[in-house]
Amino acid sequence: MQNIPKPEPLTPVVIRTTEAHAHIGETIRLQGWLHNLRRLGGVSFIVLRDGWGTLQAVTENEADLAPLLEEELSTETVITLEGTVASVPQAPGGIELHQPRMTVITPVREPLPVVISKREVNASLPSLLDHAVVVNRHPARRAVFRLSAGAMAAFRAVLANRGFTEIQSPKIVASATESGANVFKIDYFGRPAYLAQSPQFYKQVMVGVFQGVYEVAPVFRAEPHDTTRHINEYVSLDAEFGFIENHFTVMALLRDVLAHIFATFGEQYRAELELLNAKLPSVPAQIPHIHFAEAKELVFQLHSKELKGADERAEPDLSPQEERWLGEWAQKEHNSDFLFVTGYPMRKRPFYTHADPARPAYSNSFDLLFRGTELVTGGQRLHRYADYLAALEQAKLPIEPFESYLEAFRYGMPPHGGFAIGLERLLMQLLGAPNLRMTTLFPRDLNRLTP
RNA sequence: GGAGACGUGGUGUAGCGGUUAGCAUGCGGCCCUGUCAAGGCCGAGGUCGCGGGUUCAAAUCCCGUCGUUUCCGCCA
Repeated sequence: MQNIPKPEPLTPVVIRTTEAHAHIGETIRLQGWLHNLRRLGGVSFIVLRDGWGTLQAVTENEADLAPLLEEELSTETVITLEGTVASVPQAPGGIELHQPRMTVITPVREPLPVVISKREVNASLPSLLDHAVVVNRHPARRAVFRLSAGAMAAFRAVLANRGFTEIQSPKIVASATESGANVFKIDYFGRPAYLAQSPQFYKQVMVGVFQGVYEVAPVFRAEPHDTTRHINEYVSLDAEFGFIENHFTVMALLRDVLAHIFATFGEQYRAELELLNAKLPSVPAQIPHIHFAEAKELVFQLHSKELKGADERAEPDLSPQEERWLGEWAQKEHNSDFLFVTGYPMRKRPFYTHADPARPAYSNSFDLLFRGTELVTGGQRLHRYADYLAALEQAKLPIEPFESYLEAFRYGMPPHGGFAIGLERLLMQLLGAPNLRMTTLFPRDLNRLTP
């Protein structure tokens, strides 16, 4: 048998910047982007950023920078760095790379449109969004979207753990009529179709299959609204489940879901929260709740002088200002970042909403305010076939477009309900962002279709 | 859909009738052995969104237009 030559020592193993601390004294390889280069004359600092963090390499030998200097390469050049991990007190994070050997993978020769090597991104919202494909590389920007990923993962985990099943319902749908929200019309092989404004009908139907379901997916709203907290495509964290007593059963589940999401942030996303200077809310074991009618009265008592019209109390909805006031009140009165507003008037809710048996003008539904902004809508739905027929008639809606939806109720559905959390709103309120677009990866709004 | 505000080098801004259009950051050069939003000196980079008007003179005042943004409405 032939002698197999002993293999050359393997090149240093590629590790992440965030794992380098476990390799002190070893020679490692990093792959990433040139985040920053600081030349102080006799000593130079190379900051490499990879998908997880940054790590500093240091050299007193100008020749180590040759791959960059010879071609006048700029930041964001993609590089490999090999070197020895050293524990050095004055280095950021206490570790740095010594005797760095650099190779260039993809050279960059142009200055960036928006500087991302500083601690803060100094850009207006439009340029931030125009150049999102590179600005999202900034550690603070990507921390937002790492938290976003964390929220989705935690949402899935807590519901899966309770026996819920994940579904993906179609986003191309035939019927346009669910609530008042406008829908985007599309051409489906010559037939009209629409982008789904919510998974509402499908998640209800799937309660008949799995009892408890959840979905993480985009929803589309063709509303021409122009505010800091609305966009036309957003991620909805939906849940729906059967055999509930009423909307309070749903609210209890929602409370646990949110508690788990924020607990996960606290356990696994400390670095991101710190970078973004975010303060986690504590989720009370019992989130305070107030009935819509009482909330209206309360706002009137507290702020009647500031109300614009005399008929504010009669409005069947809460204005953004009223929601902010209620948020302040919840903070002051209950020391809570959250407040449930229950029992919205039936006429403001979609046809599948279950009425309050004791007060039929009001619904078994709720909104959850988080720091004064609506974060979640939910409630109990109708579950009897006859009730649906009556509700559609009341709403002056035709039966035909809803036939397959109604089929589920014809053949037995339990009392059920659910909720939908706006993912970007969750992040916006958690981080105190002034605009929802700051917590949306690539926002779609009235005048933004790219990137 | 309604109301308001803002468009000045790549980016963020000051200037608001006569300025060589200022500052910061980025970029280029030089100096600097522990930076970490590095620092110091020098330099390049702007027909002040566009069109019209007022004026001896417009980045600055007026009108229009395009773009952006904030609040409200609708919606979540």
